Amino acid sequence: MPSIYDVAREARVSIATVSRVFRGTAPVSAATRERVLAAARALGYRPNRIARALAEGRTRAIGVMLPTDISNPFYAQLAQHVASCARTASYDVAVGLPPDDSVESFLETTAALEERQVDGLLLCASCSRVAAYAARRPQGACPAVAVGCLPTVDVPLVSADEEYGGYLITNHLLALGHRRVAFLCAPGQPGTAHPQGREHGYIRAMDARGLEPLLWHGVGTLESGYTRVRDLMAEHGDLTALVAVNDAAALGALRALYELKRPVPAHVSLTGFDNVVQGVYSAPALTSVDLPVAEMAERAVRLLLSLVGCDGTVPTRIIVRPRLVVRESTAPPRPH
Amino acid sequence: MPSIYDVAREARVSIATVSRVFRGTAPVSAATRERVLAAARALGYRPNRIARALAEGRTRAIGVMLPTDISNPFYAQLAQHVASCARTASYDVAVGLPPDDSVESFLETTAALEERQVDGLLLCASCSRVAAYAARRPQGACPAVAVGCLPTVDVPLVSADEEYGGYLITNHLLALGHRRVAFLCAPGQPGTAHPQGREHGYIRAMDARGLEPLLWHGVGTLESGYTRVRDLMAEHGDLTALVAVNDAAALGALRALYELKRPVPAHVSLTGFDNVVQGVYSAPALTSVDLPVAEMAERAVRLLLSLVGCDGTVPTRIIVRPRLVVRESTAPPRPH
DNA sequence: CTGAAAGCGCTTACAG
DNA sequence: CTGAAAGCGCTTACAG
Repeated sequence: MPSIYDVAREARVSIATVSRVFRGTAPVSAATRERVLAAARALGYRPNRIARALAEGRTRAIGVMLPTDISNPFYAQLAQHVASCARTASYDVAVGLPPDDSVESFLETTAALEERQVDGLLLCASCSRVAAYAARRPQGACPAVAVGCLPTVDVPLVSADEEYGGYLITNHLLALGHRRVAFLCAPGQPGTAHPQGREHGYIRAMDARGLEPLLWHGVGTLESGYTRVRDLMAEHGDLTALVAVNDAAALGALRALYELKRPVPAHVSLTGFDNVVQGVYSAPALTSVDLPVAEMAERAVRLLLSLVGCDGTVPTRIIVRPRLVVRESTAPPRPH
Repeated sequence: MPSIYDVAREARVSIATVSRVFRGTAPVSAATRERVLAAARALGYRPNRIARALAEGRTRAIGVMLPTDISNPFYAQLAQHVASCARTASYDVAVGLPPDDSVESFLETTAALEERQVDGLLLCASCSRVAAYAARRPQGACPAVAVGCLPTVDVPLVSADEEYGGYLITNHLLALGHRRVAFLCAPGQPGTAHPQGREHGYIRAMDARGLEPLLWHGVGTLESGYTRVRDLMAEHGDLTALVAVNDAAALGALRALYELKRPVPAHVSLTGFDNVVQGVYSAPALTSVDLPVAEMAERAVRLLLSLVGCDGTVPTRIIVRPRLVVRESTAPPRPH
């Protein structure tokens, strides 16, 4: 690989001039500019970004922590939008993919990103992970913004109003006439001290009508939705509606109800959360809650880049509103 | 952020010694080692990997190009396994996420990874992208290994025998008694000069029984599976089985057949490809072809790392065998 | 507009 | 086992 010295020799200029041409900012005469570019082309020169980063004291890259399982379409879309927003701002993105689900792996992967001197960090992760990160964050670390987690951590963040989403979709079921409605949880949700999760919206909607909430544990995956709903229906066969914590769990629940011969929505209504594309093509299509992923990605990148450089890290909190999407999986309860 | 100089001053040793301690290879006396570590801990020092990379002439990171839509569980799993294999070998992974689907974005993103001086590149991409990369690859570029594409490119690669998979699953349908079987394609597949894709396995199986192949265009997504199968059944209502190019398309097709009141598998048999988890929980669960993703990831990382450093880039080709997974979406054709 | 020098934070020989 | 010097490939003031 040719270096800046090779180009300088070939074009008969100093390395400072070659540098000026490739940075594009400092003034260079048209003639030398041409000469340098020609030399670079002939040699196949490409600036070494790592050397540039060392000299400049910044990398022009932001780190993006993603969950281990990136097949979750919410995070997949988030990553995609983040990548394009960053590119628009002339930043590279360095993706961090924890090798497994443990908090330690998460922290190690963020550390690896920081050792590579990213200018900022976007944390697409659960609030427990973000909290663990915040707790061990060394002073002088690059700015970080959490995206998509509950706003329970003292870190700049952009999140959706999950509680409101949970309220919206539960209320949709209650308005249809359902009274025996269970909530299928994801881990860490019930019992958290901060009433901002999806399940708290469910609880608020139930409480408002004087109904008894029923929280049923799960982990928010296809498999968990399937096995947990089999158990749930065995114990509470009189339920007429299920609010799943996300679309994956709802899709697993859909399969369980199919096997149990409890047609959706004729016998049981079912809702998801996240408005994932798989829920559009399931049979029946899922009623869900849409999170404005593109907007969240864009605002997160903007916020992070505004924090880069300026130390005044005011803990900004941006909360966006989710939206109910009614499809085929919900209907009035059948008369008994 | 403290630098190696700060630690050296604090521990009253030379920077060379601090460097030795943190590299862990060169001999250092236990006493100075302790002193250096204590100083580093006190200051919160973390080695600057970017400076190290510049000095060493290598980054100890491999770049991994992923498709724009990483929600495809095949690539998601691949990425996950690659990340853990790389970490086991003490390599970081730098993920490249093209901001959109164009070949230009793909090439720009690989270039960005190369400018950041990754030691090797894993290309999880279609063979047309890999071919475009190979065509413009400068001499002296880091070694690259393609994974998961058709073995039609002159690049070291690890791929599945897709033709065999297509043959396997088509033959499964033919053995059940089906005779009017269509193949739902993904772009770039029909008409390629290299008969190694899934659709060629289908063609071979059909030919072997003297049956007329029917290739139907599509793009291999949920949406395309849905809309294209509506069109297909309108024109060829007598089909008794459909071979989809992948599980996503099959899931879209499943929804279309549901709307058309053509129950699967009672009226029409349907197969997927990739053995994605969504196909396990669909109703009916999909008969599919399983690709050994973990093995592919591991062999790809191994191959790439063996290529790093040694210039003898022999175009190695590793082809792994897929496996038929029979579930609920296939059955004998109903008697007419 | 252009060049010579110093420096970014490390590692690599080379001495001792 | 340890240190002083040079160098990795760039950029940043400083002169001219």
